[in-house]
Amino acid sequence: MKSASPLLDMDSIEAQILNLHGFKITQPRFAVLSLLKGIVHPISSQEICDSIDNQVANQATIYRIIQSFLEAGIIREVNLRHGHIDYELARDEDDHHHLVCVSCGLVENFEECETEKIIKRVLKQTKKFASIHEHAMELFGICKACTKKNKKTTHR
Amino acid sequence: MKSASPLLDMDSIEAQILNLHGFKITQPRFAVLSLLKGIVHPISSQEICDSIDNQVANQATIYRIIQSFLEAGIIREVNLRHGHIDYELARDEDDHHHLVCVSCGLVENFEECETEKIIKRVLKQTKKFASIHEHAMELFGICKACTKKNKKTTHR
DNA sequence: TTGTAAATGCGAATGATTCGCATTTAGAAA
DNA sequence: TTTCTAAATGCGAATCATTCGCATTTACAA
Repeated sequence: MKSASPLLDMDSIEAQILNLHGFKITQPRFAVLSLLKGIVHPISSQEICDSIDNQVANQATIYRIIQSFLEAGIIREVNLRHGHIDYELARDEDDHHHLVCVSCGLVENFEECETEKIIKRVLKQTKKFASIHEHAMELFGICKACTKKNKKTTHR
Repeated sequence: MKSASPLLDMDSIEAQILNLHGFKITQPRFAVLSLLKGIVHPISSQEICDSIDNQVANQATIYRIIQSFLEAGIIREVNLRHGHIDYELARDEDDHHHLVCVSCGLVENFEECETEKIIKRVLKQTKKFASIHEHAMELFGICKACTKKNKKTTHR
């Protein structure tokens, strides 16, 4: 599914984010942000390329944008153990993590606050680190659908 | 640093792991396991290739081995936000996680048990998942060395 | 409206990863 | 020990994602 060329609404979230980080508001950047704003789970750079029409943004440009967004902290890398890196918007107001089915790849989000305690303790113990600003947490298991499926197939 | 061709000691940890998973004991597999056994922090597939002499294992073979070890659960993917996927031995007896400096890439391990509580709570809440067997946790911050370095350079 | 640094598009280059197939080999069976 | 065979490997070519260089376009400050 290719996203249609978005009109560059200067009051949109996308434009606000770009302004905030000192980026010029261009169609390619707008398209990448718009796409990431709409997804529920992280996606790969290839999925980003496939989802954005070449008329809207060239692939090389998309890769450059991903790189610069990463450095600016607008997006972050996520590891769902799918064999590649996925990306998601780094909304700093939320503290969500991922629950991944190692059998079918299903992803579910969950909220988590407990980690504050862990971070404090780790900071107390470490001799090399001064501060911690971000954390990632992924849980890997089997979803109910796959559990049911495997029961039928266990007699191999 | 290329690892010397290891003699295939049938009583070694490497051989035990291979036997356990029904893999034939070959020099390439032995070399990959031996390398991963010796590292403190996760490394990329390219680092694995660079560290193993071509006489000991061909690159294509190394990639095939990484793939099969992943599927067997002998190794796991780790995301240190270095732009690529790293790998480490999946010793199931340990529960270690990674503390990463986003400025210089320094990695430190830390032990963690608190997560059991979190997992129980998440399992209670989820409607889609039946079980959780593994978890990953990475903390991202700034190491003391970089903090000191940045203080000197902040006046740009 | 204009000027300019920044951003983009394009095509080529690169480099990691995969594939097909011929050859070798680990380990089971005789 | 020797034999046999599926499994594993090596090699070179092919593929595919990602990057690069450079000419052109464009956002936006003045």
